[in-house]
Amino acid sequence: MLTDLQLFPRGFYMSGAVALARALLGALLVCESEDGLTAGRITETEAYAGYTDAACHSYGRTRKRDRHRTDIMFERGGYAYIYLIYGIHNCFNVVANAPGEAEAVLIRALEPTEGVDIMSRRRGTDDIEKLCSGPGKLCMALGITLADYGTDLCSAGRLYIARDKDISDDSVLSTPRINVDYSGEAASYPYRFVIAGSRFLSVKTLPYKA
DNA sequence: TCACAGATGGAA
DNA sequence: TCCATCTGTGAA
Repeated sequence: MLTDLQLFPRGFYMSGAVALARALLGALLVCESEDGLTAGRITETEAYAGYTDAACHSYGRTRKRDRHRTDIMFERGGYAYIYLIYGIHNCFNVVANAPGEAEAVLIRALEPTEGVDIMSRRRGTDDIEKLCSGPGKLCMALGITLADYGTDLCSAGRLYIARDKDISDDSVLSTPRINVDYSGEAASYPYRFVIAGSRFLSVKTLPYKA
């Protein structure tokens, strides 16, 4: 584990997904794999606000169903919800709120801080701005896979989140979420949060970079 | 049982 | 613009 790292207590993750998505900006996502330690500062998040949010994977579900991919979302906040998208890429989420709310925060981009050489090897590029500039990319860079599903991020194991940098409100920009056009009215909710002006945002964010 | 769209990324 | 390639979902 990195020295002087402070993990967030359970209570931090027990707020609603929208508040948590904002609060996670600037925090450090760390993965300690066999190849070495990789970490990055969270620059872009999206809130998925539970079973009433038409864009959320738990939409319309009122309870957990065994062996379903969203099962972990029905636990209390602070666990890792990871899913495979398009049959190819992994996406990393943090479960939010109280048990049964089924909310989560998708981590969409990181500013690489540790293990850049390892990330470059895994990603096949030396361009530091592109190592973690998307939800699938950051999972590949950090070595996060479905095997990490359900990890408790409140304890320092292989995968965890640590307090790092506080981001002031005037450095935070919110926009609609990416690629949720199918969700009707929910597609326009301002549930995406980015560190304004960061060079380390997802490609879809480029128009907001300035 | 089956068709199909999806919280993406990389190549053409 | 297209494709890789897997899973949940809803229709048949």
